[in-house]
Parts: sequence; structure tokens; C-alpha cells
Amino acid sequence: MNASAPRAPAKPTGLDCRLAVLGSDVRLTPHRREVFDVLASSTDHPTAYDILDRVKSRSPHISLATVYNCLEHLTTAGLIKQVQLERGQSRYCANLHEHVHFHCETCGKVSDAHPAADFDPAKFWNLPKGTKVTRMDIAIHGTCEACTAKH
Amino acid sequence: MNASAPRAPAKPTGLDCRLAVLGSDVRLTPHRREVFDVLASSTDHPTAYDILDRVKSRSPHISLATVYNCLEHLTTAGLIKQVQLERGQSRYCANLHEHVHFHCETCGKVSDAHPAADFDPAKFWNLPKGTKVTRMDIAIHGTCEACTAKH
DNA sequence: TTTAGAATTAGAATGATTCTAATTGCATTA
DNA sequence: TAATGCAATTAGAATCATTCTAATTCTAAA
Ligand SMILES: [Mn+2]
Ligand SMILES: [Mn+2]
Ligand SMILES: [Zn+2]
Ligand SMILES: [Zn+2]
Repeated sequence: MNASAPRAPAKPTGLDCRLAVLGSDVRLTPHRREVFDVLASSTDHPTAYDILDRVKSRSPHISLATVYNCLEHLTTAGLIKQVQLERGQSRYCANLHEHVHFHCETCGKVSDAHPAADFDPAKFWNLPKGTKVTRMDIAIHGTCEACTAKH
Repeated sequence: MNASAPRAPAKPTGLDCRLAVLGSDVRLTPHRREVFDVLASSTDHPTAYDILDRVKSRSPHISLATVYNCLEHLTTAGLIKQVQLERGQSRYCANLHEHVHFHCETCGKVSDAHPAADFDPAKFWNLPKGTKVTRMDIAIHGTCEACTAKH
């Protein structure tokens, strides 16, 4: 590469600016880190607006556009997951273990449920030979323990 | 019930105006029947716009509002299912057998896949004791047979 | 310190769906 | 059959979540 060629896109060096895990290639700016931290310390699958509210306690001037922007970058990098349970707002999840979502139709809460160790889901459906599976989205709807107890 | 009390909601009588199956309580107007018939003869999980296009060949003056309206009534009555695979447009399905959806990320096609006879999904996830399951939405994403064959 | 690219922002635009208000259709009652 | 009243249908407006735009600010390499 000669001197007049356009400079390669800036690649920040500090290790603390990346999540080495996952070999992801997002630059972890303060906002992205805050959005990630909010999500990583939540188990309730917040929406973009929920996340905006929570991040605002640390960064009062962050905008909704930035929250969406951060969520998109983090999702693309594989650091978080976008979860679509119903029409309307997406929810987000920082749990990268294989899991499914339980949605209580009474109180609206969403929680993670993990599969039994021997679970191999693909073998249960008669997919045409030659089909390749890259991902499964499993949502279980019903009534949670607490709501069931309250009758 | 005395004469001055408001009349009970009109309940059409003709058997041909209902789908006796499912004990459903929708009045099957011509539009609703057409929307239902379009869906019942489709296996591709059309969107509301797709359905509008297809119904228009028989009823050129039907409106998008009516299509949405019909879809909502048919869904509420349990005659069809709304399917939410990604953000954006909902899709609809008239297959009432228990099944999951396979979505090809290459060509975008959506197809039904049926579970093996002995499949009891709830037992595979560690749901808290007391949880009640009413419904499961399972979407499998990947590459279909045809797209896999084309490399 | 300079500077180019990336991040951030407010607000506009978009797309899918739902709502509104007016009109039309239709089944029951008179 | 005619009158009545609710339900269905409609066009277009409104809403909601998200994405886009264009301007500004930040950051890291040189
Ligand atoms: Mn989760
Ligand atoms: Mn289906
Ligand atoms: Zn609950
Ligand atoms: Zn395909």
C-alpha cells in the first residue's frame, strides 16, 4: 500500500476496547459498553426503550437512535441476541447459551429456559433431506409459576 | 328477556355460514370465506398483502382494511394462525395441525414441518415447576433443499 | 496537532398495522 | 314486504417501532 492510498479503516488497538471473546469486531465505545452492560445485567429481555431508560441513569444524554445503533452493532457482532416474541417491539438478550424463551401471557414476563443436556431438537421434525439448519427460535407461551399460584 | 331489552347480537342460522369445525363463532361473510379459501389453498404462508392480491382476482374491490379485518376474525376464531418469523410483515397459515416453520434464509420461502409422532417438546426444557404451557412457536432457520442443491 | 473515518444525535421518513368515521349489507321483527 | 339496527366494509388518517438522513462531535493514527 502506497502513501497516497486511502488509509485502512481505523482499528483500535487496546485490548480493553474489544471483547476478545467471540473474536468480535465491534469497537466498544462507552455507549456500546453501557448498552451491553445493561443487557448483561438484565434477565428480563428489555426492549430498546427499556434499555434507553436504564442507560440514561449513567448517560443522561444518550439518544434512542444510539441505543438502536448500539443494539444493531452488538447483534451483528454476535455479542447479544435480538428476540422477536410477538409483533411490536423487539427484545434483547445477552445470554448466548442455547436456550428458549418462556413468555407468560398473564404478566408478560419473558424468561430463559435451558434445554436438557441430551436435547437434539433437529431430529424431531421431518425436514426434507438436504435441509441445513443454522438456527432455531423457540418460544413457549403460557402461564408462569407466580401467575399460576395466584390462580 | 322482555321486549324492550336490547336485542341479542344477530346470530346467523344457516349451517353453511359457519365452519362447524372448531365450534368457531365467526360469521363467514363472502370476504371472510375468500380470505380463508385463499389461505387454505396456499402452503407458502402469505402476508396480508399477498392475500389481498390473491383475493382481488375474485373480489377486485376488497380493501386492505378488510383483509386485515378478516384475518383478525379468522385468527381469533382459531380458524387460521398468525405466524411471526421476523420483524416486519406477519404471515398467515391455515394448517391447524401441530407443526413448526422452516424458513430458508436464502430464498425466503417458509414451509411447514411436522413433528415425529413421539415428540413431547415440553419435557426437554427445564421450565419451573408450576409453569403452564399453552402454545409453542418454533421457527427453524437455514437453507432449504433446493437452495442447498444450487450451492 | 491534524485529519479521516466512525459515532452520535435530533428529527424526518418508512412500513406495517390499527383506528376512525362514514357507508353499505343483511337478518330479524313488525 | 318494509323498517330497524347491528355488523361488515371501506378509504384514509393515525400510530408505533424502526430505519434513514444529514449535521455535528469524537477518536485514534500519523
Ligand atoms: Mn433469552
Ligand atoms: Mn404453517
Ligand atoms: Zn406471569
Ligand atoms: Zn431456499
